[in-house]
Parts: sequence; structure tokens; C-alpha cells
Amino acid sequence: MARYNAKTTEAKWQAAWKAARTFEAVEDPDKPKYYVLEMFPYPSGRIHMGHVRNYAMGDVVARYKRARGFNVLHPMGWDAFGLPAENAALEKQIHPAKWTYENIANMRSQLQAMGLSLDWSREFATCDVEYYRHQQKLFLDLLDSDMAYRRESWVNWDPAEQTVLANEQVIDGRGWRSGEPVERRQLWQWFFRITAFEDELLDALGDLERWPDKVRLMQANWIGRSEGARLRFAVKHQDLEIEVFTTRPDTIFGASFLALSPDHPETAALAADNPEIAAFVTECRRQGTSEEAVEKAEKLGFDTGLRARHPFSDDVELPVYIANFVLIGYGTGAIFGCPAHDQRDLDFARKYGLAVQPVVVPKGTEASEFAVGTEAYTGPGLLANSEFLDGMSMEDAMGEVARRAEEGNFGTQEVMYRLRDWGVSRQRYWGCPIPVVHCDDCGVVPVHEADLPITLPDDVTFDRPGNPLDRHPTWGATDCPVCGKSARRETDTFDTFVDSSWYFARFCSPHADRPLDKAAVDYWLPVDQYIGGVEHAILHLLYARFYTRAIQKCGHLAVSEPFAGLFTQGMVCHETYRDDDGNWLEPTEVSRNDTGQLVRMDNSAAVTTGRSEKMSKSRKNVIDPEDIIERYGADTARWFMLSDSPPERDLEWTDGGIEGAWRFTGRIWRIIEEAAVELPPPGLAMPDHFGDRALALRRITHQAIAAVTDGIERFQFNVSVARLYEIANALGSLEAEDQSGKDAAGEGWARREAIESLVVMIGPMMPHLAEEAWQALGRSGLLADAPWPTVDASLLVEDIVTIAVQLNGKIRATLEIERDQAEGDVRDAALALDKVKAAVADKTVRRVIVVPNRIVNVVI
RNA sequence: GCCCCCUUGGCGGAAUUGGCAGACGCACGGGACUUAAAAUCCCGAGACUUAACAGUCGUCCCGGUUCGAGUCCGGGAGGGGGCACCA
Repeated sequence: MARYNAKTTEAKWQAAWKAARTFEAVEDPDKPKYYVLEMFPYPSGRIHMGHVRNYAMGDVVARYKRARGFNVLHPMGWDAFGLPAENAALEKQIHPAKWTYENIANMRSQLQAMGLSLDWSREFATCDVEYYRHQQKLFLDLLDSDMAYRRESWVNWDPAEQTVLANEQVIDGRGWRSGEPVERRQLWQWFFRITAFEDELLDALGDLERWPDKVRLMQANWIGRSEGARLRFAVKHQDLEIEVFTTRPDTIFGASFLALSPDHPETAALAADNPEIAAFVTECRRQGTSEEAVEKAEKLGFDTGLRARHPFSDDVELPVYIANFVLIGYGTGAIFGCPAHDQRDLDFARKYGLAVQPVVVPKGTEASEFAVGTEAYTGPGLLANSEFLDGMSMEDAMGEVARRAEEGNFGTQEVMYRLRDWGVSRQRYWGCPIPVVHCDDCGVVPVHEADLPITLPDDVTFDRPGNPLDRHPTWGATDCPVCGKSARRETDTFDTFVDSSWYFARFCSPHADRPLDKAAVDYWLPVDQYIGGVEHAILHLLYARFYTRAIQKCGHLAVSEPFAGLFTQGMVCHETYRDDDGNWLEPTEVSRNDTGQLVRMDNSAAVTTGRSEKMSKSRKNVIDPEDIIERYGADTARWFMLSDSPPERDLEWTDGGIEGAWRFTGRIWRIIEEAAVELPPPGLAMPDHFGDRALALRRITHQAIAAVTDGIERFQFNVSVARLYEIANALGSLEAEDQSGKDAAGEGWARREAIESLVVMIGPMMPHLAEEAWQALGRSGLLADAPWPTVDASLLVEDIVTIAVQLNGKIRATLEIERDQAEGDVRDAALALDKVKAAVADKTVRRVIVVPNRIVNVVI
């Protein structure tokens, strides 16, 4: 009996699939299509366990759907532009293109070693000119239909590196690499008009039934629709009005101040003649641009000296502050503060000694007895201290304030969104060039379509700060497409989220000479099942939803929602290790010494174990999939990824877990080898009769088929795995029993049925082992082309059911009875049980609840 | 700060969605095979009480709804994630 050799077997079947072009998809109008897609990877150089988990799941779906008769599209490519390539260029003096394509080559072979059912003929990288030339064409179309535009916007600017920093690259107000204080700067940037679709993007979430509720909620919150009012406040002794947006117009009589954003135009005007204000604004701009930084920062304000008139009572005047917590990007960039009913406003009011007047009091509380201390009251209640609003509900008061404001022409009811337009400009080299030209006479002009692609220059250096495209000696020089005079190319490149906003569509026709081939796209889209990390729940998925609508308007495709089904998988985690000097250590760098203590392998220094966290290079708690595949094979790695942990939750990597998976592959192989010699040949007609043992096995088999199928359909692969263990256990114990006379009772046939079902069902999870087993069982053709087993529903139900019998809700006995008995009979049988009779004794039975085939509850 | 998620044996988790809590796996203990080990196979196991039969408790905590709650409702604790230039 040959031991199963994962390495040679896996290579053998990978070659067989490739030779047969098994996974190359062709449009076929006669078959139902199914498009499975996992979020394509960034080519960092090596695959990590997160990829293995993601692609193992996708492959289960893809292979399962194939077996169910679908025409499956399952492509793979590379999200290949982005910062890491430039960082590598900076640190390792290697060109981003070279680095990226070398990484792709390496990762491709790693993915191929996983034995995924991918159509490699459709592979592309977003940094391929053949991809981004079409992206440039799409951009020209967006520009044409006014869905792209330019405006000034704020960025984090690192003066030392001469570059824009991401929020995560700003640490305590300083650049992550330079350590220099970061400035906030305004820059002219390109934007996509995602806000034109905000209502549609929000409303359509309701139709995305196969998306997790969690993700839909996150997107809804992100879009952040809120109803409120826009109110204008006149400033006393000035020819000036300040417009605010509020979601709580009902609290207008509780207003005690107005606050302007430091970036508000009026603030700038004030700062121009007041150095103190200018200094305050500069101070505010030290804090980061992220919402988190703004919200967490200590509330700071500067009294401008301006006083605004309360719109409903002339004798009330409101001081106008500039406050660091007012965002310019939301609403009007100015607010009225009602400290009693908003925590931020309250913190601010306490700090600057402003009035705190409650105007909403809980029902049943006297207004005179209701006071606000250190916590704002944001709960429900009735209006008080509010003149004509007194006694109204909050809802009525909001309507009344808006009505009166409209009447008095100083405000309107309004719906506001948190969503902002999508800034797509990046001042970087390694991205898709934005195909426009800056002409002194004609302004910003799109490049002629015939002049596409605008390719990146190869001869760039990263030895100096700033964008290499800006300082390239010749690349930027061109002629204006309109007037022909010399002009300059746009040096901004696209955000990589643009690349990933249509790649799924390009996969339908990856070699088309237009961005999308309509026939192919109409056949394959939408993606039926999209799988990836929850970290993309908002941005990538929202941008892709928007972009699909935007290019739909330009006539490139027919669908408006790109992903009909979405699954977000959990992360892969591992314990973390640090030595006493605080250095992170890789799992391979630590071991247990004689006393069982964790120590560094090189110098025996003590190591402390930290909590399990997402595998990451920075914490060094990574297990390299290549090592695992080398040692155990891809099937074992895939099996472990699918076992135990529910796919949406985090998976804890353990040595024990992978060992267990490895043992199981060996066990399957032993079952197959032992069975192969004694089973009847494949394809025999089903016998007319089965003995008890054969019938019992068939029941197990068909119950397992039903459960495994259900598990895959519901994305509970861990449950499917458990059921596969059960059928393997059943076959194992059958092995041990006496087998004489089995053929007469149809046992051989039932055993073949069980084993073949097991093999077909592990196929999506451990495809190489399954192919090898299929062959060993005497089957011809590829298992990858074999149909999924069908369930005989009559074998799912047992004739005798065990019913739990409760007394006052506590289980006291069980009852074996034929299934589907009349309720009265079940009730009588339960009451006739000794235990029940003893408990009831002379008491009266008040009630008996019978749940068919499940439970009887006797209430006494 | 705001928003979201999670919490079941020593561990990962299951529970047909309100009906026998702990399937399946890991780790552990005992046994078989072996000269021995590895591998493999078999058996055991939530906690507490008991010699045993058996009983009590038990799904983060407190309360509620219900004949019946891991599951529904209210309140609380702990852990984690996201917050617009990482991808």
C-alpha cells in the first residue's frame, strides 16, 4: 500500500487540468452561468494565509457550482499599482515595474501550487498597459458625462518628502518616514461625482439580498443620509449671514453659540485681518484630517467677537466661535451649538462658560426640574423653554421650525449626506496616468482618444523626494490637443481603487480591444459570488458599485450592481511573540526550552507571548503558506482553512489544526485504498433490495450529502467538513466489522455509493486527493467534471424518532416512537412513561404541549 | 469621540432559527498493535455532588417574555474592527 504522496500527486493533477483546459471558461447560452470571484491580490511578492483562506473558499464555490452543472467563470489577476512598489523602489533601488512583475511571477506559481480551479487564460495586472489604456478611455467617457471634475481639497502634506500622506502615515501629526510635522494643504485634485448616485447607492442596498446585513449597514452609515434643516443666522452689525446645517432644528431655542470650521471661507476672511485667528487656524490644522483625529481631539474654540441674532428671538445673541471639531466637508461647515442635547457642544460650552438650556425633557418630567450636568440628553421627550414649540414632540418641532424658517426666508428643510465625492488624484508615479493636459490657453483638456494609452515613463528615479513624474525631463511635455501649443501632461495618477472598480468586468473579455465587450459582459455579469475581506466592506465595494453605474451611463455595460452575492471572510490570526527588547519574533524564531519556556532560538533570550492577532509582517506572526504546502501539500492547507472556524469569523492558526488536517488526508487515502480492492466495479445498476446494514449506510450517506450541500450553499464550510468527517468515520467503523454476505444485501453497492459520494464532496476542498481517489476507484475522466451526488429524500427521514419528554420545561425522559404519530397518541405515550407517571402522581396535568417528532412538555 | 461586530467545555466550534446544549475537530486520559517508538485503531470525558443508582448546576453578568431561551426583549461587562491617500 503506497503512502499518499501529496507533492507528486498534486503536480500530476494540476498538469492534467491544465492539459485538458478544464477551467477555461467559454460563454455558452445553453448553460446557466455562475461567476465566482475572489478579491484579486496586491502582488506583494508572496501569498499569505489570508489569500489561502480566501481562495480556498472561492474554489469550493467554483468547483461545487461546476459539479452542479453551471458554466463557471473563475478568473484571477493582480491589483498591481500602489504605494508598496514605490516604497520598494526607495528602499531597494529597484524599479516599481520590475519589482511588481517579479512579484506577480512568484505569486502566480504559488497560487498555481494551490490547485485552484482558475481560468488563467484571463489573467491580467492592472499595471499592464493593455489594462490601463482602457481605464483611461473610461475616464474620458466619465469626463464627457460630467462625472469627473477637478477642485481644490485638503491633504496631509509632508514638507520633507514633498508628498501627500495617507492618514495612516501621519503619526502624532508627523510624517511616518520623515518625522517632520505634517501640514494641511489645499491641492487641485480630480474627483468622481459619486454623490450624484448617493440616493441610488443607498436605496439599492435593500435589493442586495445576498450581501451580509453588516456590510449593507456599514455602507448605509457611510453614505449617512440625514434629514434636517439649513438655517441662516444674521450677524449683528455686519453685512454677513452664517449658514448652518442641523439635524436637530427642534433644539433651536437651546442654541448658545455658533461655530465655524477652521477651513470655512468666513474663517479665512477673519484670519486675514486677525493674526490671533490665523494662529488658531494654523493650530487646528496640526491635527490630522481623519474623522477620528478630529473627534478625539480636545474641543478648542476661538471667540471671533462676532454675535449672531437668534432667528426666533431678537433679544438672544449667539457668540460666533471657530471650533476645531466642525468639519468643512460635512453640511455647511458651520453649526449652531445646543449644549444640552449634544455631547460635543456640551463639552465645548462647559469649557468656554456658555449657557446650557435644556429644551427637550423626558415625558413626565417637569421642565423646571430637568437639568443637564456633564452628560447631554439625547433621548426622546417633549419641547420646553421653547416659546411656540413648548409641549410639541421633537418631530413636530422639527417640522415647525423648518416651516417657519421657510416662511421667514431664513432656512429650508434639507437632506444632507455624509458621503463626499471620491478623490481619485494621487501625486504618485506607480499608478494609471490621468489622461489630460494642462494648457495655458485652453485650461485642462482631455487627451484625444486616439492618443491613448498615456504610458508611464520607465526612466524614473526615486532618489529625491516628490513625484518622479513631476520632475521627469521630457515626459510631461506635450502639445495641447485643442490648440496645439506646447502644454504639460497631468502628473497625477489614479487612486488604485479606480483600477479595482471595474476589473471584475474586464475579466469577462480580458483581451477585447475596447474596455468591455458587451456580449461577454452581458453574459457573465453580475458576479454571482464575490468573496473577500471585510476590510473592503465600504470603500472598494461602494466605489465599484458607483463605477459600475457610472460606466453603465456611458453605455459600457447593462448591469448597475456588480456583485449579486457577497461574502466577507474573517482574518487569519496567530499568537505574537516579542523578546525583552520589544522585538517582534517570527513563530519560526522561537521554541520551547527544557523548562517549557518560550525562548529565542538564536540566543535563548526569554520571549513573551502576546494575544493572537491578524497575521502581519509588522508583528511577524506569519506562517508562510509556501512552507505549509511544501510540507503537507495544498489539499491539507485548504482543508484546514475550511475546517473548524466559520468562514466569516477569524481563524486561529495552530500547529495542531494543520496536523489534524494532514492526518485526515492520510485517513481518506487509507479508506480509498482498502476499499478499492474489494468494491464492486463502478457504474452498476442499483440493487432492488438493501439489507439493514446497507440501508443504514445509505441513510448516513444521503444525510451527509444533504448536510454537506446545505453547508456549502450557506457558506458554512466548517459544518460541511464536520459532516464529511462523519461519513468517513462511518466508513471506517464499517471497515472493522464483519463483511460476510454483504453483496447479497447490496452492501458493496452501498459502500461504493458512500465512498464515491465522499470523494466527490471532498473534491471542492481537496481536489488533488479527490482526483487521485476517483482514479483509484476505477472511474475514468476527471473528477472535476463529475456531477454532484443527488439526495434520495426518502433516506433522510428515520422511521423511529426519539422525542424528548419534559416536565415543566425540564427534560426528564425520552420516548422512542414511530414518526408522524397523531398528537393524541404521542401525548398518551408520554403520559404513560413511568417517570412521567411518578412525577404526576396525584397532581393534575394542566397542559401538554406536543411538538411533532421533537418534544412533549407536560405541565403540572 | 462616532459607528459596527463578537462572547457556548481546556481550545476552535455545532445546534434544522424558540424545542434533547456541546455535533465534528484539536488538545488530554486509558487501552490495543509493536522488542520499543512513530504511525494507526478502539474507548472515555461540561462542572459539581455520589461508592453507585442518580441528582443539581451550566451557553459573559443581571432582569424580562414564554409551557419551554444559547436563540427573542431591556440593562450591564469584557474583547475586537472601521472611520475616506494601506490595499
